[in-house]
Amino acid sequence: MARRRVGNKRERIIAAAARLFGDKGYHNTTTAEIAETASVAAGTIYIYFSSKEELLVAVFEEFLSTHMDRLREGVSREQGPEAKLRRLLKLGLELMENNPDSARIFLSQLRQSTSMIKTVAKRSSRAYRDIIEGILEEGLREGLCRDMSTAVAAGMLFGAFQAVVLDWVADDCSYSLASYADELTNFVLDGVCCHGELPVPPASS
Amino acid sequence: MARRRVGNKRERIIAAAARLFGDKGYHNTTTAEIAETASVAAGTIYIYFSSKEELLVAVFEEFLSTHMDRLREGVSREQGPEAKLRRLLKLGLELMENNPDSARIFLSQLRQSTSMIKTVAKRSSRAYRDIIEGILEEGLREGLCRDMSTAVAAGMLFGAFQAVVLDWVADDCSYSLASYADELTNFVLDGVCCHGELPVPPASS
Amino acid sequence: MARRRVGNKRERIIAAAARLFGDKGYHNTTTAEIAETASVAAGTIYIYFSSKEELLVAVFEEFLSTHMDRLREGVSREQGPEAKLRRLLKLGLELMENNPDSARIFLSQLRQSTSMIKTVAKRSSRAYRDIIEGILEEGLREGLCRDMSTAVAAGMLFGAFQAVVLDWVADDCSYSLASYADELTNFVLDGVCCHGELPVPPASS
Amino acid sequence: MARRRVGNKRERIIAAAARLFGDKGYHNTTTAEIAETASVAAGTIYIYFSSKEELLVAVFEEFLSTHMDRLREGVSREQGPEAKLRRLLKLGLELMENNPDSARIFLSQLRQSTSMIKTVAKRSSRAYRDIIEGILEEGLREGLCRDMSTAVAAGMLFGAFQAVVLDWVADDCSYSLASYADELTNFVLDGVCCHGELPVPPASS
DNA sequence: AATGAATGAGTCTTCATTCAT
DNA sequence: AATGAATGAAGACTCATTCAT
Repeated sequence: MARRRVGNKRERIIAAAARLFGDKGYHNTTTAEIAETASVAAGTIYIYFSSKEELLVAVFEEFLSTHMDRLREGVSREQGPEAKLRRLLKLGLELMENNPDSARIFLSQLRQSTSMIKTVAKRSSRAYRDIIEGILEEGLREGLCRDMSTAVAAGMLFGAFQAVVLDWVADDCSYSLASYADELTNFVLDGVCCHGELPVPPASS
Repeated sequence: MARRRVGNKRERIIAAAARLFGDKGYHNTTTAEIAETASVAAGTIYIYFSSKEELLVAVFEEFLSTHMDRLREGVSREQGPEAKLRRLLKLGLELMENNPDSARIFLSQLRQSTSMIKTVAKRSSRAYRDIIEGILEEGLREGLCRDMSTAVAAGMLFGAFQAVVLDWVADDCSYSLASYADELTNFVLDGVCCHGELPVPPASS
Repeated sequence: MARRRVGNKRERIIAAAARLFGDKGYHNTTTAEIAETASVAAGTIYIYFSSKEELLVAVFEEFLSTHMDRLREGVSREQGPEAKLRRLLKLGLELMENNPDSARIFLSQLRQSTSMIKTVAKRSSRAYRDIIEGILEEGLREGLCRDMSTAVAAGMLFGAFQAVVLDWVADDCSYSLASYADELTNFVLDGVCCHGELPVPPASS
Repeated sequence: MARRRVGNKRERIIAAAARLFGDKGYHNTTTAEIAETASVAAGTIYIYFSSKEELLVAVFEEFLSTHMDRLREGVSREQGPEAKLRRLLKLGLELMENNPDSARIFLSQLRQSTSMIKTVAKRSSRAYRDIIEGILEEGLREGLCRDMSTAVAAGMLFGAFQAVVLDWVADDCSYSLASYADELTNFVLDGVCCHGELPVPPASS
């Protein structure tokens, strides 16, 4: 009863493109397929997006904005840098697990061209890393982190995060990604914390 | 004096493809361009490679095998897990810095399609990670590493490594990548070492 | 104060189409552009015209009818074939100069397809030539013209007229077209008059 | 036995395009049709021409160069400006009659866009008019022509020529164009000659 | 082995036209 | 009458791949 109603066409197109780009890759997806999957005419895509590439960007921005909002909100509810980092990684993995197509786009499609790496991919990675950096700086101020460049550390931490997700994608998303949250957290906590003072991670779920 | 003669055509094609794939991306490079850059006829490519995609794979295998040989050799010359890890990361960054095109292919072009992620990208990442894992296991045996899944840790460590390289690529390779070796090493050493026993990293160059 | 209100939509569409067709050519003008220029909705065009091509015809008919009325009126005010011809050419060039877009349509857009040449272009050229022919026949009756086919002569005279206008268009309408009136008149008068009796053209402005 | 042999593909494409452009107009002809008519693959067109528009230009240049060579040669064989002009017009009409498609392209397709009018159409018209102007200047030197701007006169003369051809095209090329040669010649001779000295045109065929 | 002209399937994109509101 | 979102057929152009020489 809902379907095919109102001006949800833009959303339908984005959803269809997300599914197909994630599944088959940007270049192996035709605009005709996207239109069909979205149940719109081929030309309709071009009412909402000026080109196929702009659609890819839109697909990702869509994912990123809701994704980031949730991450920030989740993090802000925690007290202290460690709990925040723990929450961030857990939440990040959960969001990826619930949006495998977006995850795939995030990890590969956005790197099609050098120009895209320099713009969209860079921006999205920056969003993620800004959150991380904020936490690390807090840890630094509180004496919980060892002395380091928070920017570089955030980058590497984010790299570890991506590696976990890419492995999962390369394995057909066949296992539960969230179960790696603890392992990931421990790894990165150890990589950034002051030793000795390192708080024993509570055996959280 | 040698160039352009003899049957080095296969190598010339691979070199041309490496440069172009790295520069403009796999999909934005035509076989005609590759042929021209390699100074061979368009059809000649198909004498040595059955398809454009197979050429991409070959380009990468070429890079990977020489790359890995050097890494293994460099690592084997070091004594003890920490020194080995330190050497591995330093050498890895150096190799990337000297082959920016291959680095780009490594980080993005190999992820064009899910199938490629599952085969080539996975295999190449495995090669890297096997080396890392070997080192971590040695550290575990010697009691230098904390208890952990060496496989997962190797993956995350490799992720951090990739993040550093991707940042560099996204910044037009405009700075010296190797200068990040120490920062990276410290990060990953802390992430895998037993605390307290953590050897102070010598202020190596 | 009137603009944009009432049912002058048809006129607005014709005016917009005239400007755009003349400027960019029929095929390079989209109905969407016409609608926007005319400040009407895309669909509104099809309330007044059944197709884009019919709109082109309408644009031209509009121009032609007012154009021809003025020509006929101007000519009728003159006495004698020579004065009439002189007036016709002068007035014709003036009208073209004041409607460069229509001039362009007249000279090129109407010749898009053979069918259009056979219908609209032919009809418009006939209108012009009928006036000329009438004058020539008058000259013939009065013994001022040499013996000839007035139809053919009218056609050629009209051709010379078009050539002058086309040159002007090809030169970006960068000079005053009307200044060529005398030269044109002399040429065609000489081409149709009896020699010897040829009245010396007064050095009219 | 000849067909489909050697590298006559470029010529076949030009011939096919000439026929189709002349027949249905540039915009109503698809590259697929051209390819089929020329018995080549769709992509082959783009080996020889970088775009459909460049093909149109090539079609016309082809026509123009052979056309002009013949005109010049024919004219140069005649003695005296009047005989030359007579020959030029007669030959010009004959060439048009034998290449009705090129004639159509000449008169209409080349005027599709303002830019084309300014480049190709202008150039082709210049070629024709240069020949005419040369003759008129000779007549001027010999005192056979009345005082006038040879450039403008040549333009108008050429306009009269075009008008005759356009009429013929608008009438489906249903009559013999060459039969109008005398009428045209008389018209233009009268338009440019000194009166009194005007040589009586021999009742040539 | 090598060439490079030729192929033709495949794709993005445009745009005249329609129609539910 | 008017709107403008939606349609979908159509078309120029690309390019991986083949094959006769």
